[in-house]
Amino acid sequence: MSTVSSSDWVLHVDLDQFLAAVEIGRRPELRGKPVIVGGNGDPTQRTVVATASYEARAFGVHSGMPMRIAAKRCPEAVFLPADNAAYEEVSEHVMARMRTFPVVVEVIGWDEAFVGAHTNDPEALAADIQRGVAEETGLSCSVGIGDNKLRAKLATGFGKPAGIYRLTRENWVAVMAGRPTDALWGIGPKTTKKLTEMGLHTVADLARADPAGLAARFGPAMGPYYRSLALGAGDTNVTATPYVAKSRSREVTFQENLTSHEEISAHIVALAERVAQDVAEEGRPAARVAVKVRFAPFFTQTRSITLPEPTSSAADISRAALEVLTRFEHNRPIRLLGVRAEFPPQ
DNA sequence: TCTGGGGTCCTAGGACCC
DNA sequence: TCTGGGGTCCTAGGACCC
Repeated sequence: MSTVSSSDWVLHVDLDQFLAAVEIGRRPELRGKPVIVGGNGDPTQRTVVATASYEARAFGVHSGMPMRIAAKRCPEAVFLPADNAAYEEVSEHVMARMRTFPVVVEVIGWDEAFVGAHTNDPEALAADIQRGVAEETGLSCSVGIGDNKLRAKLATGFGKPAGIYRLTRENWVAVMAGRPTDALWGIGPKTTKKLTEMGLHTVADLARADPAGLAARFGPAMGPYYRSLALGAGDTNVTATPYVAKSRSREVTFQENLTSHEEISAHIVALAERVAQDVAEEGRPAARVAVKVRFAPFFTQTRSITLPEPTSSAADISRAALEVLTRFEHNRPIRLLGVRAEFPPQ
């Protein structure tokens, strides 16, 4: 089997309420209850919801919501700390099971993959994958079937939970034309607002828009790209080629803001050393070091430097991070610090 | 209501070089 | 004096996604 497939079909497989489902899988007494996973499990912490079970979603709780708000909306929920090692292990089992089918699997997250397949019956394949994943892990997943990645990805949303949905050029207009532009994968709240200001509200509006006008507003690449999304255009290549990181980073939000220079420097060094460890494990030296500072109340800046030469040395990366740190104006309490190392292009 | 952590890609201005 | 054009690198920020 080839590792790249320009396939008849692109499937998008997405595990339902993944983190919550893993927790329920090992604590069956949680089944049917509102479960909220995120942070260290303390709902008063400065953090956000990673995954809410469908029962918790019924209270208006969703991923990315500040944990304190989630706790207000659903105080009776079971709050659990994120156990990344456990999710990674389950994810690997899911992906391995999918690779037992005659398909190409492109992993795009813990709980998501594109599957490229040559088949006359994509619905049957989708159902086989759902069955295989359930047998392997006890988890349910939804499967989108498309003629490219964009349509497959969007189709999954219409199949959730535990369903199968097909979205292709045949039904694209019927299904998508009247929906708001933020239904598209790659158009978020900011772009939606700008499009609305241009009088473009729906996918159909965007599909009919003038590419030159969009380029003037959003740039030469993004403007025309948004229109192509509205037309349903997307990549058809599914690849099993292993992911190669372009950068590695570590960051931390403090439960109480930092003001002391000694503490700030010490955290930067600790973060830089963790990043250096990640860089060393990649086996490639870093070419650039960036520092991120989020000041109170919520104002973020980044500064970065190109290293004299690529390095994996913790001492070099720490020194560079401390040097970059001096380029911030330190006049406000700090709620987050981060250090990122970038690998050279190619 | 008060906002994680880990990533990717695009934009745009200025520096610098030929 | 008043002002080329193109290309690449560096840097900061914006937006989005999982």
